[in-house]
Amino acid sequence: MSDASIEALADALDLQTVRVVGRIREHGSLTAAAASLGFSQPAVSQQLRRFEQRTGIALVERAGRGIRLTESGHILARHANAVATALEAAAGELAEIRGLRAGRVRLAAFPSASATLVPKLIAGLASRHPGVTVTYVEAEPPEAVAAVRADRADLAITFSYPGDRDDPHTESAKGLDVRSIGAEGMRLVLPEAHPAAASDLVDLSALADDAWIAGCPRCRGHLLELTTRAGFRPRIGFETDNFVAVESMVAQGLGVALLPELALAASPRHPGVVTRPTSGADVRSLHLVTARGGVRVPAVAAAVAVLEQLAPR
Amino acid sequence: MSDASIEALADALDLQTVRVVGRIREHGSLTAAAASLGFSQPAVSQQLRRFEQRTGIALVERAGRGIRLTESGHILARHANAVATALEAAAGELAEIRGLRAGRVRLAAFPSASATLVPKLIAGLASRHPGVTVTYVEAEPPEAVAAVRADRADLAITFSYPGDRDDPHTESAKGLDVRSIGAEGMRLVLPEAHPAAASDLVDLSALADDAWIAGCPRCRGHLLELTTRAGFRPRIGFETDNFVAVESMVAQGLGVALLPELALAASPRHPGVVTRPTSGADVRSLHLVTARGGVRVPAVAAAVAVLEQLAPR
DNA sequence: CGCATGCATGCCGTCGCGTTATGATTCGAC
DNA sequence: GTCGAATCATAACGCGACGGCATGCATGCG
Repeated sequence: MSDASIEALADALDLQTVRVVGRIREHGSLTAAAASLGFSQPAVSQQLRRFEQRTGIALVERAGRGIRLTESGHILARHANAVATALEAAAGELAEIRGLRAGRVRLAAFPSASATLVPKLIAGLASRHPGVTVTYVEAEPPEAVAAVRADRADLAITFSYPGDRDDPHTESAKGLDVRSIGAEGMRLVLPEAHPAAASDLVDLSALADDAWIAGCPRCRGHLLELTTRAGFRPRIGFETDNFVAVESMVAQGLGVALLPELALAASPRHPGVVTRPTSGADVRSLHLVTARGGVRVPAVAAAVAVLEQLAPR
Repeated sequence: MSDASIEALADALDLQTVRVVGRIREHGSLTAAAASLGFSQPAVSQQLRRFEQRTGIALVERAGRGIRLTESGHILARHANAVATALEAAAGELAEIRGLRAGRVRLAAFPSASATLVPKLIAGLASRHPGVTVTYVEAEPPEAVAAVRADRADLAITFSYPGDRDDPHTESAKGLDVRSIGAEGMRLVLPEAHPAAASDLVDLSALADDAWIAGCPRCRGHLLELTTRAGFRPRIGFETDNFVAVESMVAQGLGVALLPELALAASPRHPGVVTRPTSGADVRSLHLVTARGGVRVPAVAAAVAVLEQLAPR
């Protein structure tokens, strides 16, 4: 009963009334309080009347030609500070986030972006919005998308290639926002002595008999896709996610490989190794994945903006 | 600029949104939050949309078929507790006052009420509403009214007599609320040996040649009023506010006096003294004076109620 | 005894904020 | 794979809160 009474009262309490009473205590008069709030005098008068009408609690009483707070009025005015303080604290934090003086971006990106896109993003974001913090985890596209879905990340940088069964555009990112930020070319990695290295543009079919060094499962899928289109099935000698290791193997003559530009850009060329574009100008496309509506978070939007500027092509 | 931004945001913050976000954090879903607030689901949905629309701050984002809080949403939810707590504290105190489990009455009353009406009021109020505290100052009617006017008292008990120039009904209590709570008879105080003491009802004119003992200025005014009407001008031998002293003087044969019932009720009769009603059935009336609208304060209203029950006649 | 001050009241237009009904996704289950 | 349940978004609508303006009334002052 007492509880219900308090709850009903708390529901009937509105910020306007609290503010008005606070100002009345400060200024002593209803008219001055109205002016300080930017309202007309009748507005404040009616506000108090409505409050009394629906709660049965009088906050002011006439005193000569002015007014003064009742006991209840004084109590509410005393609490007005606490409410206003709590509210302004919240407003302050929100304003910082909106103004990008604070905020957080949890980023997930595929490994070959770690040494190229990601550092540039973090640096660019830090210079534009020093208050924004970035956390980063390396994750292959499927895991990165899963991280966004599970609210373990705010933004995922992913890639896909034409014909990809796990293309982020389609099924696996359902319910998420995906935007493309360009594409990166695929490069063949050959020993410099390899016959195909003689030409500037290499047709895949020229490498039908070579041994291949494959990367992550999806990269390997891409390779199979392209070679199938070129009319052969590649003989896969080794598999590794480590791009530097791939180059070493190629230099040792253990095989050839197909790597994306970003992966190659992460480190200087290994001696004895050259890269060539494919004759098909094959690319893989880059995407940003967020929760639906995720770009409405200012820090995320800022990161997206930087990335769109950074994107290849 | 940052300040203005925060202030604008604080103005845009409304309790509904804060409550809604708090509930969403508790319940995890918009529908559950709506139910726990007793609202329909679209109401909550629109509340959030309106907030985002006018502030540009998104609080929730879609996640699968449900939603989850954004960074800003989490921040607001975290502050929701502080706001709700401050508000409930205020509501709690107000509820206590409204329910008369707390409250205060600052009482001012004329001296002869101190020994009669006031103790009964305090006792009655204490038994009905133990949480209400009463403070009391003795003050003659003009001072008591001034105390109410200056917000040094919430309630004044005053008296007036017909023809009183300072009658609280009229000029001196302008702008205050006055309500009559009855009247008390005036009693002549005579030595038991006085010839007039032989009859049950005494005509004032029978005392035209006696010496009189006068009380406070207004009591003296009343006496002059009545004797003038009776056709004589009283010879005033002594003046004192002390009612017990008056009786002693009367007993010593120093004169006669006219005292109100309340003053006489405060103490047992002095030996050798008798009281008699006047033939004119003269009375003085009792009043309660509050600030305009003062009875809307629950504790004051309770005191008034007790006093109206206690009033003579 | 006017005049300025301060609050209350009446009237009115707008819009915030609920409602119900309905649509669009998404997830799980058979 | 498809159907059904769950969840949120949107549309259409009504009411009342909440402003403003004009005006009246009481009070205090010169």
